Amino acid sequence: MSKKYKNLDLDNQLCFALYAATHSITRAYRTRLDGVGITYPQYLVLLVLWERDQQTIKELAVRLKLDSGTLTPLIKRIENLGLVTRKRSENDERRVYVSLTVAGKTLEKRVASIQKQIACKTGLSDSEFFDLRDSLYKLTESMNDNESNKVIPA
Amino acid sequence: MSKKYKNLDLDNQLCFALYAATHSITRAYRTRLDGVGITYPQYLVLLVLWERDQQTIKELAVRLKLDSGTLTPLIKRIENLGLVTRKRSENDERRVYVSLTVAGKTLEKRVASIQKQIACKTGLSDSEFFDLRDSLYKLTESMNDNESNKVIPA
DNA sequence: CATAAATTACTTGCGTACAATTTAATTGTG
DNA sequence: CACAATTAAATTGTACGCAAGTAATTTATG
Repeated sequence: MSKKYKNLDLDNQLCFALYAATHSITRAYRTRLDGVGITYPQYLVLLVLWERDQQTIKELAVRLKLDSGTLTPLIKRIENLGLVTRKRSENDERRVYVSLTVAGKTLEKRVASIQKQIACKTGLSDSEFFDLRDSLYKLTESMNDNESNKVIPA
Repeated sequence: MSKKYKNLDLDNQLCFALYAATHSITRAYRTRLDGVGITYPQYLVLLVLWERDQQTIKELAVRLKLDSGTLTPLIKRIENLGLVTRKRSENDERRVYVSLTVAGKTLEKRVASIQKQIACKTGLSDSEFFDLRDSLYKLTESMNDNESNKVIPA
């Protein structure tokens, strides 16, 4: 809380810019993923599973910053598509593990070309790309840090 | 289409970063706007109207890159809250003009402090702030340009 | 060991977001 | 002028995204 008071118009510009950029990326993916039969959020869930298979709803929720109210029905949809299976943990029956099926694993290769298209279309130089990513992460961190305003003194 | 082939993981990182940043901003606004009784998308519509009052659904849709399927019900909600009025154009009865009520205009001052809070919480330096905004705009433009792939030769 | 507290997933309800369709009004063309 | 094409809103149906609440299981505490 020092000299960080920005012009309100500028702040609005940032909100709009974020809003617009997210929509443009989502839209680009949506039109291309349509042929594969999945949505962008479903793609993100699969992305997380392609990184590491067999994760609980909770783990997916933390990674994607979504709650179970969003994930449970979403995952049931990709289960119905035959891309993942759901299975309750035997150690802890509260947990539900989500695993890729063969079809789910196979899909990774099919979407690689889509990812490549999008990456190309960003039109950003490498340095812009990295700076943008880092600024976005920094922004997210600041917003989340400040969100829980419980300053716990040591 | 030159040397713009990025590592897929990095592209994913950008998607995630965008996704996360948008959610963090939206969440920050949501918790604060809750006291005012409006949602973040409703706030964005009001923002556009505070810039210039009395716009058609179409104009709002273009500015916010949303379609009437989203805006029509949203605007009916802020109409029910008494913040705007809807009135069909007399020149062209296809158009519906949305105008701020006194309550709608008054709200601008009430949310100014919220905007100030968010602006502060971004935690970005001025240069990071500007670079981020510009990169986001550039990204959006590239995505939208490429979206309509109809290259019309002169 | 029994019970309270915490954790995990599920469910419900509301509000976006968008594709696709419909309706009504306006503009363009022969 | 008539009729096709276009435009603007509204409607319908599907899928998020999240708050709030529920149910079942596990962990913590007295």
